[in-house]
Amino acid sequence: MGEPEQIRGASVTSRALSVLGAFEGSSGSLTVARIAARAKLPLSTTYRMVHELEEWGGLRKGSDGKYQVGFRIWELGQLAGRRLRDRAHPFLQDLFDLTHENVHLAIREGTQSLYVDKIYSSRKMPQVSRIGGRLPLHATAVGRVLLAAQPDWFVDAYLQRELEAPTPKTVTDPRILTQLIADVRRDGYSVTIEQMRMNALSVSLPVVFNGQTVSALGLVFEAHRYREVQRFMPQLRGTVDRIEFAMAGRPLTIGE
Amino acid sequence: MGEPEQIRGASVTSRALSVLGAFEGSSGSLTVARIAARAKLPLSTTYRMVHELEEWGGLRKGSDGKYQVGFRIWELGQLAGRRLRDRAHPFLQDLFDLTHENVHLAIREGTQSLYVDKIYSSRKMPQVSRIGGRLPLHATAVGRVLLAAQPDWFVDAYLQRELEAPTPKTVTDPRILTQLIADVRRDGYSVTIEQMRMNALSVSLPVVFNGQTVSALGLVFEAHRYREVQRFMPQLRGTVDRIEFAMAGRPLTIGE
DNA sequence: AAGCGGTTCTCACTGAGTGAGAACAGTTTG
DNA sequence: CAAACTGTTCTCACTCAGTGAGAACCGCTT
Repeated sequence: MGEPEQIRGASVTSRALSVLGAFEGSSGSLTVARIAARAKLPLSTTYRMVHELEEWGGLRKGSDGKYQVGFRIWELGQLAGRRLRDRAHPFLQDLFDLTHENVHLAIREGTQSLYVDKIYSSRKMPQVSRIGGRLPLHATAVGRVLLAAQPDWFVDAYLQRELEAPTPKTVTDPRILTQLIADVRRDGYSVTIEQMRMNALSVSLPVVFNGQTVSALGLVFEAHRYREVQRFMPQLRGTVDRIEFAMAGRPLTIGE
Repeated sequence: MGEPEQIRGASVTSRALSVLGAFEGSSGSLTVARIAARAKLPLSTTYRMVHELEEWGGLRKGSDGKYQVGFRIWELGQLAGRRLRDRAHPFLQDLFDLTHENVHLAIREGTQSLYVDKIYSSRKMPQVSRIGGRLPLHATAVGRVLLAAQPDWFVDAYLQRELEAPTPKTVTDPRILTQLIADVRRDGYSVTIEQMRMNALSVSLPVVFNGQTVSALGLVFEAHRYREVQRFMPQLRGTVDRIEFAMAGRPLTIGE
């Protein structure tokens, strides 16, 4: 006779994780009440969870009383995918030194590309991607490279969904995209123009490890400079080679 | 009559967090058994926790069957202290462009400095600090700047503890360090030579926001180039000014 | 074939987690 | 200045989710 319209999977752990999940997407600080609303948990439960997480260092209470993600989570996060990030980073920086264009490194997570590293300085074009941010696979060069590395059934399934069009020029027609993906597979690189943001162009190459595309290296600059793509190709190629070589080397990590 | 020699604070949440905590310090991958040992939890409990965390995306099962921290934690971590990192980063990159020396940004967490950002390329000296890594406050320039920003009672308490000496030249005498901290407060910057690693020198300035030292900007290069410190000072100063100005600006974050 | 280190799963028991609700605090409103 | 909000903190009796010993299982090494 009650209304058990609550959430199903209600393990304690999942509740605690929901509290953390409440911060995803919502940049910055949240009040306990807002966390409760987002996590779809009762207020008192949320309150308890939040405190336990705070004590551990997973959340931090700001001066305004709102909560933020704490540095312990950040530190822990640094351990994720460390091999790729540590090995690749110095070469991304070298590439930036050479080109002074925005450099990206992204992996595929589900149906999105996740930007795991990025080099940029202050005098640059407005940013769409963010370290730790996600973008759709069909509308960026890195995304297309990552998509092209997936088996056909995955690509087809992806293209069958409703595809967002961040700019008027974004290609969303599955037939055309299928062809473009085939081109990427043939050429070994991808170039997209004004697919994610007007006046932006991106080039990308796959980083291959053990025969698998593990990530995509990308460069972004102004669309009107499209002639320069060729100029950058050897440098991109060289950077990928270095990263691949570094990845193959013995693990740096000692102990455990 | 039993032996309740188990761990005290045994809330479910704390157990789940212990599982995550097991990865701290232990770089890379762990088996379930090892996680259990590190977290001091029974095997079956650990097993359950690990699976729940895996399902959520907090842990990831590697091809070797071992577990690693997952990208969801990493993404979440990107939200921690984002304001400082986002605002400061472009200027750190500018500083690196100018100097091509290792650039650091650190905050204080407890009795250690936590490196929240770092710019370096492939042709550089061996690294001691790591993004997400911690170092003691008394043995680096950034550390001393952060320590100098604390009230006397904190400094005294810190210096009273047993201080590690990573190199033979590391100063650990509380009396001398007290004087050095006083110097930092007077001068507004800190220079340390071979305190953390032989042949390494570091310079650091505080980044002040709302009258509080929120972090320390640092430059590291070879000890024998100590004459160049003066050369870099204006550039460091300028970078700090820019960061402070950017921090003061309106929040970029929209919504929630 | 016996031993080892690891994983996966079951199940009866029980204490840790639950969440409605009350008290409290700060701020906006007429 | 009282009333209405919005949010936080805390209590407590009930009960259901979490527990962990232990067994089965797996894939190696010797």
